[in-house]
Amino acid sequence: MASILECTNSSKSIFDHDISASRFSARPLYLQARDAIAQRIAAGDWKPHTAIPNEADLAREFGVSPGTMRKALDLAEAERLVTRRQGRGTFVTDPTSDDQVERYNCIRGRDGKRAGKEIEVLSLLETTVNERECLRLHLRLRERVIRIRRLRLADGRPYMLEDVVLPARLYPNLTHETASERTVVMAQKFGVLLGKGEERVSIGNAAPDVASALQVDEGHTIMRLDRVIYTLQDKPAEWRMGHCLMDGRYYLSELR
Amino acid sequence: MASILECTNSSKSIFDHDISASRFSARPLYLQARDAIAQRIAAGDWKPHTAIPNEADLAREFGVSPGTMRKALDLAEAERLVTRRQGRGTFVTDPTSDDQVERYNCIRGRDGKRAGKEIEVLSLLETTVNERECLRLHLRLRERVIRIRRLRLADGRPYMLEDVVLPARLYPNLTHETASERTVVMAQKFGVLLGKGEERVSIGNAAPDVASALQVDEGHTIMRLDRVIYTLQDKPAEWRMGHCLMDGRYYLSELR
DNA sequence: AAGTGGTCTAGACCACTCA
DNA sequence: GAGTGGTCTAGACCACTTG
Repeated sequence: MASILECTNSSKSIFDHDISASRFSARPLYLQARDAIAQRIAAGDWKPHTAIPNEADLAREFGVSPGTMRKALDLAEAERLVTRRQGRGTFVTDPTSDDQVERYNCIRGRDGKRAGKEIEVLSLLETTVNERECLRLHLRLRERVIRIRRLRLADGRPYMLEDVVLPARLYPNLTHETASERTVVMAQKFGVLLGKGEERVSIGNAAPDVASALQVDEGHTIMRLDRVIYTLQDKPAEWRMGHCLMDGRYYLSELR
Repeated sequence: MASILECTNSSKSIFDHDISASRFSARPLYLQARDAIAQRIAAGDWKPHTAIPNEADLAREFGVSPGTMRKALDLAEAERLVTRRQGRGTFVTDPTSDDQVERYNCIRGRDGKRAGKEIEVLSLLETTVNERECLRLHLRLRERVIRIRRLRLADGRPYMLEDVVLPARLYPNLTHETASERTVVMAQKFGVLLGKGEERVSIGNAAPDVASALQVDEGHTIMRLDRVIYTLQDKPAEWRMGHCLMDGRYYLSELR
């Protein structure tokens, strides 16, 4: 019997989706079920904001018990793939919704609110990886990357210069327009599901190009934000080096 | 039948521990069971590194089903109360062990390793809260706090001046010696179970007292680390303001 | 071989939402 | 009242560790 992982089409036959035949596989059923859910969301079979079938139906469709399906859904919710509400249903999380869009943005203004939303693309280039990118993004030599230099603005004023590097494989034919979107929006357009990230925050001084872009003197103290975001499958999906003016702003870190 | 929450003594009677009678309580059984586990660990009934009874025994003792007890243990593990290892058992996590002690310390050296461990207490004072402390620690007016000023050193050199504020109620009769321990060690000595934290990172300049403590010029650029750590019950347990030299160091933030 | 946690089943009833 | 997720039960078998 075919694994659910091979079936991203819209066939309704329960047989195509049944994963109970792979119960002798090494991977636990609840993880396979979670994978199947992720797959459908990534492929766009299930759109953001829409309800997915209820637990019992999904369990029947995938050929697992309700308890196992629940465990898969619990995991999917923890990974922000879905949102569940008692009495209402299970909904596909929209990563571009107001409460999710700033998921990886830790910069806050004096008022505690997140900093500005405007983004201006300065340059966009597809090329071959250099050594640093290779290390940071775990790519092979000669793989292609997309380099984006862009500016973030708050109230019309630039506060952060970003150098974004993306594996070209994940974002084929990226346009200038898409490059001006936030990371989560770009990812969603290409069916990339984002998971954990890691950011290294340090203090630095504005190099000439950074200073002119941010409209400050050369050598101005800035915060350097060196961030890598991984996909749900733990593959690097973005490396961003940010150069941020911190007057009146702070970086908010959640500790667990 | 008595709730488990009232029983922190070492009585072995299963009746004293049974929480099934509170199944009509608003609080779900698995949360009550988790609370009971936390209580015993905080009270020192179960010591770090020791094994606790297996799932089936705990389920019988608490009067719940194995599935419910498992859910409680899953939660306790996510909260770092216990560590479970297949085939071996469930063990009380030692918050002062090497891999846990630096849980809230995000400062890393050039090599990616955590910064130095030495701590030198400069001053220790019990007093009444001021306004800022009141806000940060959610305390009532006139509550008592302990203020600790201390220095962190790496390779014998100071790199961070810390102003730590603790609610005196949680840390009765804190000694100078205990004040030189890390947060997690202090908390463990007083049976305080720590949960989430939140840190605001900004850039600042060393005030005169900070500069002299860190052996740098006044006005030297530093990173300000404004951190609040909460207990597992979401009550503030510590407010720390750190003033940190960042030459060659960075702040590591995990994004989820 | 015995004991542990990890996975999985197949139900039950409750709390909540909405038409 | 019908449908949803949330909680809870009472087992089964498997994978892993240790004596």
